[in-house]
Amino acid sequence: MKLTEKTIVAALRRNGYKATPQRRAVIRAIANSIDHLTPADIYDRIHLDHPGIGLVTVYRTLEVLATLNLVCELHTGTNCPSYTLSIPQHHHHLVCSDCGKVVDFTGHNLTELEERLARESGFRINNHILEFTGCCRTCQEMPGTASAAR
Amino acid sequence: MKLTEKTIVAALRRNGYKATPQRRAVIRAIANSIDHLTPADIYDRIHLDHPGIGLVTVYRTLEVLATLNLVCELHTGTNCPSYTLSIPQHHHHLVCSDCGKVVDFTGHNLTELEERLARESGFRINNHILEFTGCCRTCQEMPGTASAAR
DNA sequence: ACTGTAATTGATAATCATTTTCATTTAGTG
DNA sequence: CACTAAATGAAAATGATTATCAATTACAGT
Repeated sequence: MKLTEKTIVAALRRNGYKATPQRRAVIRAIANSIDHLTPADIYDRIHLDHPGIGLVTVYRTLEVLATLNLVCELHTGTNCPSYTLSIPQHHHHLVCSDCGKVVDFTGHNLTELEERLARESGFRINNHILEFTGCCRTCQEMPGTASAAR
Repeated sequence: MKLTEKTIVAALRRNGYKATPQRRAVIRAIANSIDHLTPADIYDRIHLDHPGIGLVTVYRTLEVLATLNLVCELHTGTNCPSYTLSIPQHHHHLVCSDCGKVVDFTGHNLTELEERLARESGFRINNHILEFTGCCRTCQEMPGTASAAR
């Protein structure tokens, strides 16, 4: 399924959340960006068109979207997470710890593992994180950086 | 390989880091705990025996240990990461988002995927995170919580 | 064992991210 | 159109992490 603003708004309503203009703006900001955005990134982009929307609202909206698994959260080495919509399909991440570049990848299915774990542990599993960290080609060729020194 | 204080100290030296009493204390605190510890947790435990060691030093030590892949970092839903030694072998995590309980699991090998990704992306990959989040059996049976309400 | 030096530390303050509080506003039901 | 619970904005509080810098210390080399 493709997650458009419309789909997401429907998902909010279905779960008893209101579709406010503020939430729509946050959703649109994420949907229109190729990159993963931090809360502050989203705030900055929204703020141009909607000076009234505060950073707090961005945080609150992201919390709701994350609860409904509508956004995918990226835990880079940096000190705050960033977000994209869970589109066009479930994907995982490869992050350069030098420059922060993020490459999405698909094709690794964790369903079977998830089922095994649920069976063995008794957990009801509802999400997962799979991220590889390393050094991208560009940074490898750049001398003098922390990771090139290894 | 089993990571004892001795092994870790050797790894530090081998990489040009000094084995200070402060660092040893941090290592021992992590090694002696079954649980994953946050920087503040570690600080608290150390502080009893070594009142002189500051939280800042804990952060700095963890940074070094993480760089050398001697500790494994856990990104729970909470607002700060926690750490264990990378022993007895590489493992992954299953986290209850209600009570924070962490279950380690092994037996899922990502080497093949890692190699494929390295080949396709040009990254030199040096680490990864694999975490499942959900609701543990105890919390599922507890009525009135956020996740039981679903 | 002694010395020199670069690495490390501790204290403090600064910064950055996130959460709380609460009075006001508003989406969406009926 | 009115009502009500949910959502918002502003400001302050909290919590985590990082920067700065002078003082200390591990350890390599004598």
